[in-house]
Amino acid sequence: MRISELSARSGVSVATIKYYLRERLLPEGERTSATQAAYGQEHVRRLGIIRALVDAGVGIAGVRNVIAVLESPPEHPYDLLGAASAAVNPPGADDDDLDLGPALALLGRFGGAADDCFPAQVAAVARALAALDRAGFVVPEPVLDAYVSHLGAIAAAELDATPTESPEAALRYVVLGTALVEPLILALRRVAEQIAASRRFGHD
Amino acid sequence: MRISELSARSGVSVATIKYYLRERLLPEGERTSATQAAYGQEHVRRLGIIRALVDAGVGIAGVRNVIAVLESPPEHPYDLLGAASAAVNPPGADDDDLDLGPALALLGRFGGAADDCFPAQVAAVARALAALDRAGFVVPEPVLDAYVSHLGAIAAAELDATPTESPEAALRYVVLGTALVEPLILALRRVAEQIAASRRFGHD
DNA sequence: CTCACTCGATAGTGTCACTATCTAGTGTTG
DNA sequence: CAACACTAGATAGTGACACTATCGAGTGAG
Repeated sequence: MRISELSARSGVSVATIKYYLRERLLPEGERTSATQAAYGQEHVRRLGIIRALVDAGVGIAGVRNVIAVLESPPEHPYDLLGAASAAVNPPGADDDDLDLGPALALLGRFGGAADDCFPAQVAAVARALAALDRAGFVVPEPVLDAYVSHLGAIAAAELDATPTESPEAALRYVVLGTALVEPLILALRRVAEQIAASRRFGHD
Repeated sequence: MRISELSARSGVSVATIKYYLRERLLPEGERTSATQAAYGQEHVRRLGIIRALVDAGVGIAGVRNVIAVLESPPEHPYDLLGAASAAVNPPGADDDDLDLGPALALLGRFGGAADDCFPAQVAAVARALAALDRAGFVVPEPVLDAYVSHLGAIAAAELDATPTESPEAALRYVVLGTALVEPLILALRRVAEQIAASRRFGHD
């Protein structure tokens, strides 16, 4: 198909597609002449991924990272999550004066393997805790326990469902899941809170 | 204290504080003369909230909404979550062609009260599902079930810890929790996944 | 032939969260 | 009193980001 049809099918304007081509987020189509190229189904799918990631706030550079991981997967499955997380999660400019203590203490509740975590992920936890602290917000202990246990259970369920036999499927699952599933989780938590509140307080 | 001391204590530059004053995110200090005003501890705390929200990606307009809710709480506790969610969650410009069906089906798993949800929250779920769909990503059924049950449990734990006797404390908890706790939850999920992966696949 | 369409390049747009600068006035210190 | 750092308030500018508009030259289909 030509670029205008790709645009129609994906819902992305021609100008934006050209922009993504320029930024190397989208592979070039197969050239049929000096001023024409043919695009395929993979381009439609790729555009869906790009749009989803950009809409999720990942940013062009982050999308480029995700795509790089998708195109050249790391060898060991253990590196998948790290690569996915690093692709989506920029290192943060001012991590020099970040206190990792509270984060490590919290991660200890997961059961021992806290020091094995990728530093970027520990830093993300530390940043979140620091932001709460700056706002003067204290998360009660039982809530922290609930986070640890239930998020652990969620992670286990996700991992169970990850298609381990096919590396690229697993990769796709993990990388995209990191960026795309998170909004779903947040939205579901908000709804769950609202339903729980309505059960508890009633509504008129 | 004067503005420079407020700046030093909060870690926010004087220029940025003036910007927040202009944008009415920060109340004016008590005037002591034509070119001087005194700021108090509340300003330091407020700056912490603003910084945390902005860093969480809420944006100036969203922060203004949150502050408006904090300053004039809704009457019924049931409205708290809606106000908090609406404050943080902009309605979304292109919700006209949004299919709410899958979202409602998913929310049915929470146990009946799905139609009671605020439309904005249902729309958020629908948007997340649509983004996954556009990227060609299918979340397996058991994972969805895990999301529903465990996020329900998390919501219940959070609600248990909400100080219901004091309305403004509850409000503060819910509003700030919505914006500030979410990064923590996401970071913890990533770590949980990584730990689970390391347990399952080992690492060398 | 014509005309819509394409590529590739370049420059421009709108938004957002600041940031820099200026004027005029003020408290403080020597 | 003089010098000077500091202040409020206003206005304009910055840099990052994700596009978007336009142009010239070439191409395929009717």
